[in-house]
Amino acid sequence: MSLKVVRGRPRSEAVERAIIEGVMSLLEEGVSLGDMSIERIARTAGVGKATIYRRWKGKEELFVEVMRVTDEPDQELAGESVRDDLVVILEGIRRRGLAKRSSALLQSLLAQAKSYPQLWELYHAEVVARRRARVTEVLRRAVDKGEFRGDLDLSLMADLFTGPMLARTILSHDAPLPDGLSETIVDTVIAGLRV
Amino acid sequence: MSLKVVRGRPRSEAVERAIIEGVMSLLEEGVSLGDMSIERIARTAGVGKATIYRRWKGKEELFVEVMRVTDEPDQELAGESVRDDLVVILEGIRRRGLAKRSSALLQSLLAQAKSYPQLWELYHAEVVARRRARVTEVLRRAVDKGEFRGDLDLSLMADLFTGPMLARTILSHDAPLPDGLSETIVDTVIAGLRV
Amino acid sequence: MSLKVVRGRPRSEAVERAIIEGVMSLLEEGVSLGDMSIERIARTAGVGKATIYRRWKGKEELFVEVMRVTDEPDQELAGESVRDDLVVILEGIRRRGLAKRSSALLQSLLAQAKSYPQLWELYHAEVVARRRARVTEVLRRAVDKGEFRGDLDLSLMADLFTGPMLARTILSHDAPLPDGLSETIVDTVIAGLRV
Amino acid sequence: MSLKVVRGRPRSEAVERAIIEGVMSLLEEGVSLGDMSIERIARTAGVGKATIYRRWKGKEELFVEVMRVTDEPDQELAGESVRDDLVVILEGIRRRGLAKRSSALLQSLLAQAKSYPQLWELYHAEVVARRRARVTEVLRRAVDKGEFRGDLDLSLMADLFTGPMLARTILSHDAPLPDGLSETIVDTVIAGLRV
DNA sequence: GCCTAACCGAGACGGTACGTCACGTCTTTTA
DNA sequence: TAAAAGACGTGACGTACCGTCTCGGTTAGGC
Repeated sequence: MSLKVVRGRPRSEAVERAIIEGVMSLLEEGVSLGDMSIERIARTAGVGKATIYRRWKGKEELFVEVMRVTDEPDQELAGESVRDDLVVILEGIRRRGLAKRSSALLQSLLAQAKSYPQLWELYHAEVVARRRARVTEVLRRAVDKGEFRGDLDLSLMADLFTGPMLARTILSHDAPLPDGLSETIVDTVIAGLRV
Repeated sequence: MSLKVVRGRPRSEAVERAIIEGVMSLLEEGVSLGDMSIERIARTAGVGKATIYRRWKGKEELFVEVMRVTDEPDQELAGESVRDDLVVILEGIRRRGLAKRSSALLQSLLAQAKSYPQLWELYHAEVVARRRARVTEVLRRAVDKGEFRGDLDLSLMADLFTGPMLARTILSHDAPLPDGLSETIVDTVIAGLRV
Repeated sequence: MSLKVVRGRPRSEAVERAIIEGVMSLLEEGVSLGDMSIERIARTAGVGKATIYRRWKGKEELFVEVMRVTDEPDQELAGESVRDDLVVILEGIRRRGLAKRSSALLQSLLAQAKSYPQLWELYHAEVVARRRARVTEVLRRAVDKGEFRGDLDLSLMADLFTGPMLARTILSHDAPLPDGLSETIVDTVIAGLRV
Repeated sequence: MSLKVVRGRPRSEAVERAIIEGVMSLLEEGVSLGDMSIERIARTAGVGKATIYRRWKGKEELFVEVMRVTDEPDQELAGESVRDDLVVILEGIRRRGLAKRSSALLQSLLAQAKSYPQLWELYHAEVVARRRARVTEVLRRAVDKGEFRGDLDLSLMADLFTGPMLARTILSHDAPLPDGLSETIVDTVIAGLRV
């Protein structure tokens, strides 16, 4: 049934891990994404350049992989209260921004990715799309139940919630996002959307 | 008493213009910011590399200058209606994103800047800050007049308006932002902020 | 009783031929020895690299093998006239240089080998030694019969004949070696050696 | 009068020397021409790769330059005796082969060049041509004076003298060329050419 | 009407990295 | 055990830019 037969020596998973961990350890040393050349990553991982290029087209693709590996999964939604679900989603964004997790790694990766381009886009093509789908789903429920106005584009409504949080995440280098932020945003915007 | 006298040959303004126009013409040829090396810019402008470095520290700084030169000024606010002022500001953001202006130049510069590194930051350090100040000023008026709730952080309130627009500007590559967008956002958020 | 049994899969002669013919066909396509990598030969022959390395230590050895296979055998010497035998031997050198044979293969192989490294040495370690032995044998006869002076080193005398022909073969890229060349050389040098 | 104006920073002669001396010192360390990469030469000379490529197209050209620099000039010919002039020329070839000079450098360079191809050709395109011209000139005198037969091609006659010496120089890795060699060759061949 | 300092173009310079290629070895499946 | 396939660490290829540094040659004041 399976046609694509594996031929030749298979790619080593150990090598794959070594590369990704090489990027991580450089990140932990404080090396910026811009200063991180393929050559240096290969040197750090004890790996040939070609071995990296065999797997990824370039730096960006590799970084996306690292983010994917490092990223925490979306949180489960309770599904009972629209308001609470939205807060959970926004908290997810905020947490990603803060990188509250033990390792300082994701923190620096995200911190740099936002002022680093294509990467940010490539990564968010996934994350943003997934998030938008989640928000949209919640909003659809609210509209269907008659809680929210039905005359607005769902995707725009989604941005009314996530946009402010993203703006703060991306544009503010300094201030840590305060704790009640998600609730405040959700409650305020909901007030404007309520029927 | 002792005046710092300018000695030696003064810097040529013509050269300065030539460099900036060199960048612009490369931009118009569709050269991406990433592919635009100092070396190439110098070649295009018929200028020595050192002449560029004498004026700017590197590519980024030069690009910021080009944006500054190219950018249109903020629009005057009427100051009568809070709602109308906010719409004007949001339209400004949208227009910048769309780069509706005649020249295709700003369009491509902005289009790429957002998928480009520190430039985006550097530039927005100015634009974002200026914009936030403008929005904050308008909001303060509304709060003072008792139109809006006074219990919220002004800066957060500002992001409630600009965040959605920014999210759409930055994250959506494809869809052109529709015409009534600013009004919809402003009206909806205002509804949630109204006392 | 106990027979030394060959264990495992025996080496395929077909594979051996495929490799050598791979080299030849690349040669016919005009690929230079320098541009002919083991990797490419393996690809052309439809063979794994290891299969080549199992048989030869490297490119050079393989090329020597190809030359050996391709080379024409030394011509039989009549043994009657010293002069005629020398002419036959020189003609052999000239023919090798010209590669007058039907196939264009040896031509290009030889043409390049001379402007190629160790191969030339390795190959000539055989060919040159064999040739020198042949010439020396003929000369010894002449000396013994009293036809030639006996005070010279036989190996030097050999070079008096073959040297000029080699010089022309190796150093002249352009001029085709004329037909009467061997006779002229032999007759002239003999005149100097005659008792 | 001089039209070609020097523009830009001129190439440093010091750098040029450093590169050539880098090659020489590697040679003295016993590094073979084949193992001598541009990268390594640049490292040794403390120079960027581009600086080498700016001056020479590749390894071969660089090596030719090194040979040229290292090579000793042709010896003056007395012009009185044809026999003596020929001996002087042949001695020149022999000396080059032996590299009798103090430094072991030319020795190893020549030793390797002969089993190294294009280089040998490139270099000898000059040396051989120059030498052939010198020999031919001497021979022409002999023919004109009626000392030598006039029915032979001058270039062939030249090879009758230089060919044997070259053959011994190139093909014998081992034996040092004996002292009286040039005289023996010249006297023997002259005997065959005498009218 | 010089003097002199800074500017200008050109391009050399030591580096670093690019992405590709081949080296010779190794590891896998299949025969 | 051989064979085809292809991954692996290594290291060189030749090119492009980096940011700095000379060059010869302008171009302004200040003297």
